Amino acid sequence: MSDKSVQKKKYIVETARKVFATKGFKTVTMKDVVEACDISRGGLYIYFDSTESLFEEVLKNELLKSDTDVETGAETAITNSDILTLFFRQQKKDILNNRDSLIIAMYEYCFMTKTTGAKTLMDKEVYAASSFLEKLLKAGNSTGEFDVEDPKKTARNMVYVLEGLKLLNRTGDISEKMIDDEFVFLLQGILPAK
Amino acid sequence: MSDKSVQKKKYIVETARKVFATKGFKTVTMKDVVEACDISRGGLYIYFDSTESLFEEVLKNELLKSDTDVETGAETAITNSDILTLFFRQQKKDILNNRDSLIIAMYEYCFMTKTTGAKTLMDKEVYAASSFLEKLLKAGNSTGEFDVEDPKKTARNMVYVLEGLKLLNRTGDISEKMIDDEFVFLLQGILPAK
Amino acid sequence: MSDKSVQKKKYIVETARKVFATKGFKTVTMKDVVEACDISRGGLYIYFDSTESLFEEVLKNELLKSDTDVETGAETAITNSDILTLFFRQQKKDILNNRDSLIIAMYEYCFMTKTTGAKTLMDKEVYAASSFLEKLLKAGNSTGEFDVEDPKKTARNMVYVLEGLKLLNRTGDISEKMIDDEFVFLLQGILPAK
Amino acid sequence: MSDKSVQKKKYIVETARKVFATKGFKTVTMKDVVEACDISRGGLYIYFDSTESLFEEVLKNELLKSDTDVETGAETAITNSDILTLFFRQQKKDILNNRDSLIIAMYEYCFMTKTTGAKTLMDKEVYAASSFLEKLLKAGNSTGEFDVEDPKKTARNMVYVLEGLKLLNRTGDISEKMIDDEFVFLLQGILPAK
DNA sequence: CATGAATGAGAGTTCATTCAT
DNA sequence: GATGAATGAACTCTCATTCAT
Repeated sequence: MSDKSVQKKKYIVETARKVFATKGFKTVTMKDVVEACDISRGGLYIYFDSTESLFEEVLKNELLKSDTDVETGAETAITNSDILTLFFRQQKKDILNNRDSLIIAMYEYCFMTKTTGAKTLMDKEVYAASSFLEKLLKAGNSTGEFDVEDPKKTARNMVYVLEGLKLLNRTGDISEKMIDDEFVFLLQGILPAK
Repeated sequence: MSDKSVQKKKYIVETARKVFATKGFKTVTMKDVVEACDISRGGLYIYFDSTESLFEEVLKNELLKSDTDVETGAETAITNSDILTLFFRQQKKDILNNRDSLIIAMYEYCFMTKTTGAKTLMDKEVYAASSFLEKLLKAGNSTGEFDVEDPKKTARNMVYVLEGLKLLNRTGDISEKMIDDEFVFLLQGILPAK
Repeated sequence: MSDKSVQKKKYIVETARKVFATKGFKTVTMKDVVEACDISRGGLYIYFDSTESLFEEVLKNELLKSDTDVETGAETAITNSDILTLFFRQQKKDILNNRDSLIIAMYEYCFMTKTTGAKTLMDKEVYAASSFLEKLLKAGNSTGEFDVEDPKKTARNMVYVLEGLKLLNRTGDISEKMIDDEFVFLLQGILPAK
Repeated sequence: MSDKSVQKKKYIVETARKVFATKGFKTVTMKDVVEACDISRGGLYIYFDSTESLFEEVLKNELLKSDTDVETGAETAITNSDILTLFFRQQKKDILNNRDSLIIAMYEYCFMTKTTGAKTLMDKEVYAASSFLEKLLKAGNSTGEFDVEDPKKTARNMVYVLEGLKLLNRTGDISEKMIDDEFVFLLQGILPAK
């Protein structure tokens, strides 16, 4: 693929991302993408032959970005407690961010592709977050910052809570305060008793 | 509306329920419903003029049923701890039940109707569950079964966890064991320290 | 199917016949038929979901007609020789008739559907013509009109010739005289030597 | 045209031949050819600007080959009877050969191009075969091998039969035995009465 | 009320053809 | 010459919705 093609593909993926963020997955048509990109009908098919394949590419891109985000964040923080706070703050942004988020599209995509490798995708994310938190909790345990009996299960619990909040913000009303309250609640559960 | 009409409407709603349970919300067409009900195209439009209005009716029906379920269950249990266990058991069924559940359809429906009153629906459910748990925890506190500092927040936390599990089972792999583990985790958090 | 539907289906089949006679089979699109019938895109799909199924219906109709033609002709002729002449005359019309004939469409259709039951169709026609001629030759033998050693093989031979002429008129130039000459040739082959 | 170009054109024609032999004429697209040849879309257009012009080139090539075939065969045979048998044997191969043959493509091409000079092509072939047979029959007459009253008409008749058989094998079921039988029938018609 | 034929808008998809590189 | 991305026309097919019966 020529350099120009690579650029164009990238342009399509980025433009499509906006479309998916706005409309979710299921109702996005190739026509929507064509119009958003202002290219010809046939032109899009050169690069992607369905919204599925296009969305998969969008997700790939997305994961790369988020990986980077995590790393960057982690480098500048100091204590485990700080890292956790940072993580929660990031999650809060994710939870509240409706306009720019692929979450709904991703949910819809996952609902559709029950059998295929799509599940793996969410699983991976969950696993990554869970592992990250587990390590953090363990590290915090050893520094005395936290007092967590079963870091693995606590991490899991946190992931469930985060996922629940994320969903509920798309299906109902979750205020910023509610998220803050919940994070405080989670923190209290892991801080050492005085 | 004549008696016959009422019957027919009921029949349509019940049949449509199966369709929504199978296909979710977004991809269900009026045609799907017409075929599942084996009625005429025009006939369906007499009762419902869109999948939205039809699904709303399906949901109304559903809520009535689930209310009844809870009451029934509650009557036969004894201690607050029993009730909670019962509640968790019921939730587990909901979480794992893929075939017969409207959850995906409901999520999809909620995703679509960001602005409208649809959100209220999920909010109501969440509020109901949250209140129920709160009362339960308080009651348990007073009997000494539980030792919960802030029943409201703990109830909220549980609701988030449940919602997270429900979602993750649709988008990824949640095993029965993982649910059990999590319930044990939640219980340990509210039992009085020895 | 209502009476009106039957009428409409019939109308479509008859109109489509003209289209196939003009354009052959392969290049006929559903759009062509829709335009020829002056009905809506979706309207055609109520009755036929592909040019294949439509053409099959056209052919069914056609066979009914041609059967009738043969009978009618046969009833008014007297000697076997007359019948044969009549048959040849009819065949000549078929061979030369380009505008109104489904032959090309049928060939194209058969070429495409090598495996399916389409072949049977041509086979049937060939078999029918062959049997008809065989009987005629035998009958002529017994009246002394003809002197044919092997009626079956002679009949077969005639069928091949007819098919060859039919084809060659579509792919090259076969003049009326060439057909007449050939028919004379065939007749000379079966008349008793003086 | 450079030497390289000539080679490439030849390569395209030969590759396209296979495509036409497989798919007939009408459904072959420029894209099919491009893919079969593994060249660029634009590259093909340098040499041919339509499937028509490409197919015409394929046919030209084909005729050269078949001419050669006939000559070669003729040189090694001895009696006129032998030559005829050889000719029939060759024709039988043509009739039965489905995979590697351009016959269907040629028919389709001729059907389409009713007006243009394409018909001449089939006419030429027919004329060639007819002349060839006529000469053969005359030669056989003079050696006493055959006893044919009107060689021209008999030759014509044979050509029609051959064409009929060729077609019927593509549209219906013609067994090898049926061809053999017919050839025996034709031979009996021209052998001198004992 | 109920039916189901009919319409027409719109999505998906494929290719012939062009053209900048 | 050669490439292959790009365009846009054309075709297939599906449904929401209407309406005469």
